[in-house]
Amino acid sequence: MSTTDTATQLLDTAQTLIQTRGYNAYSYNDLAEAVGIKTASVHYHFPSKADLGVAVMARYRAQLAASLERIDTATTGCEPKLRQFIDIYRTAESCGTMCLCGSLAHDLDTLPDEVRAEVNSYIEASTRWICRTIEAGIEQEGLTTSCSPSDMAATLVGSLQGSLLVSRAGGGGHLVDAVERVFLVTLTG
Amino acid sequence: MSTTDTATQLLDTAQTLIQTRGYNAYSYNDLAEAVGIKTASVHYHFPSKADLGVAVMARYRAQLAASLERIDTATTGCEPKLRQFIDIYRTAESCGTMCLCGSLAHDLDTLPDEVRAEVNSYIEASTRWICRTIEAGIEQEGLTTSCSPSDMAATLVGSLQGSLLVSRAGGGGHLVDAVERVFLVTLTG
DNA sequence: GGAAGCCTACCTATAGATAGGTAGATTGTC
DNA sequence: GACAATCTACCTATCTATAGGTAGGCTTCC
Repeated sequence: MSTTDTATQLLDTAQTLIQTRGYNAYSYNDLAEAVGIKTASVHYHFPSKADLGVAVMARYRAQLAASLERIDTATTGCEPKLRQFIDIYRTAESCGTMCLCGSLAHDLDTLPDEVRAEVNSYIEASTRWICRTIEAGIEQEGLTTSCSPSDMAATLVGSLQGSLLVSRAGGGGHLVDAVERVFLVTLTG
Repeated sequence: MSTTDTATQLLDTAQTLIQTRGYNAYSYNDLAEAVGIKTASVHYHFPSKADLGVAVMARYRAQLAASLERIDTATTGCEPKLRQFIDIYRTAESCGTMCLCGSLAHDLDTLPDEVRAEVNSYIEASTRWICRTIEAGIEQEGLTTSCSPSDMAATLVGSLQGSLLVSRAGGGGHLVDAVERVFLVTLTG
């Protein structure tokens, strides 16, 4: 009894399929079957696969921006903020999926240009926010780090993406927790 | 002037293509063109794509086993050993590729069973070795860790895989270095 | 009646895979 | 040493399934 409109259902399904199978292993046919329409009708909503890819990533990126803004307004302090950030990844881990962006990053060389640009923007937005947060921690809380804030940021994003990747392949169940512990130890105040 | 036999050339090409494009985005046609034969001849050497996948992974896994044994015989001490291990990933980073296993882990749900089994074995072999190495460090060198050795192991593998993923997508250039620094800080003796 | 949403019917390109065949080197046997 | 049998490494031609995509027609609802 799906009250959500078809376009949204398609976005949701596409996102799930990309996260679980990757961009090159899902088809308009998969989408059509999942939503209960024909492939031609999928093309009505999203003329090309690239259009759909951009739409999914744009929505995902907007969600990230909203989450980061929420953290910034509701939480103070570097470590608490980073904990909130890391928490975003726990959802994916518990579903056994990749982060949408991590999955697309893997397929980067095969993506349409517009989709690739979205992926780059997402990663940049993530790392820039972390970087700013750590820099603020250094200035305002006297934190010290084992390498530059921008390297720390990229490392955190990478570690989280990687832990999602590895926990799917039998690496264990609570790797995001472990990443959190390992990473925050290196931020000492 | 390729003196290497065709089967090896196919393995090499397949590995590169999987690392750069992913399992579902390379075809027998790509291989055939790269090596200079027809797709039917690729099937002669590797009857199915699954056979080829298994062969590539098996070779890769054997290389890992050899590397780990070399480290164990040539190096003593937990930290030096882990540094050597991490060094394996620098090669991939400098080529801008994923680790073969990391790339296949992403495509896990879409892989033939035999290939998936190889991927799982590789990850298990990696994490088990790291785990053993850290446990030895705790017993023999009195190291302390911020979480269990097995979690530390999975986290290190995840972080390295993730750093390869993210550095390809504009995250920066020396993330493996950063992972090394961040990770080894948490091993204190 | 006109737009939104979906349909049938089709197209082209490519995927992985198979059948059947060939040139040339290797081997076994008298 | 000659000759048949076999093997290796390719080939051409073809198959079936699926990919993404298009044109145009049928409802439904304001």
